[in-house]
Amino acid sequence: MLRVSKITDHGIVILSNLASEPDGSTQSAREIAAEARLPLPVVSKTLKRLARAGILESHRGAKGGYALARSPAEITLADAITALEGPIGLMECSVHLGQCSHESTCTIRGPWQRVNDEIRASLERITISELLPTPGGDGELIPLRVASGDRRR
Amino acid sequence: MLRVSKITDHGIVILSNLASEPDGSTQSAREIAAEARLPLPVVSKTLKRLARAGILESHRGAKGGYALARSPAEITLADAITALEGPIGLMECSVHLGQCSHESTCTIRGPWQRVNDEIRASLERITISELLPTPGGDGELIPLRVASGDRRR
DNA sequence: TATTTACAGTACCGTACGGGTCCGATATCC
DNA sequence: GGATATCGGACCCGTACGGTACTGTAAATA
Repeated sequence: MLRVSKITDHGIVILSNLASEPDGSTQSAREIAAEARLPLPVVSKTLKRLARAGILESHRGAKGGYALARSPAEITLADAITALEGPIGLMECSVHLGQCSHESTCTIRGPWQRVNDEIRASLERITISELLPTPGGDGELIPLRVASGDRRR
Repeated sequence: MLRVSKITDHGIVILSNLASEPDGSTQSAREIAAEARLPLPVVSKTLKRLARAGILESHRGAKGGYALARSPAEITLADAITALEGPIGLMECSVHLGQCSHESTCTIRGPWQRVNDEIRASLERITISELLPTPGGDGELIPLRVASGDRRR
């Protein structure tokens, strides 16, 4: 169903929460998990990936934690998705060339690439700052999907 | 990585192959599998889903098989994806409302919905007829992903 | 009407990813 | 410098999906 993975929406929620904190403030994984109302291990894993990708800055030791590495307006949904689930590509050949033995005669790849580019553009157009509640509002951000009962269709 | 499922790219390849046949011609699952160079069981399952969704017409018994239910120009990528993997929705709440207990205070859903709509529009814009090889050309369509060695990252 | 062909549905199995735990590394504070 | 807090990485487990096999049903032909 062309869905982003769960870790991605967790990540988006976390980024939004961090973005609503005062500039440059650092929060521990525990605090972030509490705010997002998600299990600590899940949040922890998500934070690690975001830090590895350079979207978050991590500080170890006591009083350590995570903070946004740059302004929310400079973090796009595409950045977050790429960090959390790898390069955006609808099909294998959109990302890794040479996997398909018939690329030379394949007539599908071109049109797919077009779709892929449009999707990436859509995701690059939206930044974390656009996900924030209205300044002064107290709307807290909660994961979009429930943890269980993930029935489909 | 925001990827369509394997069954979807199989399906797209199959639809393209069928579309390059003379209008209304019927092919058996076995023939279709041979042309796409895919295992028969996989092709069979894919064909069943496409038929259930009304994209293909099926005919049972001897001389039976599958044929496009309408012109290739009237079958979009969105149709195929929806038939094969369910409604297009990047997140659970894009498809099923009421799954998330905090929808009322969620500020993320709006922007996500926008992205979702743009992606759907991209997928609705491209039809199977645009995937065909140039008329008279002999480029045969082969699945875009290899069956094995599906390594990632 | 018997036989053959081919689709329809159900059930099964293996793998890969999401989710979780544990231990090591590192920075702060006393 | 020792104790504590926190991140980083490796490993483990359960579930869900892709892939497969089997049985049932319908149509064509002789």
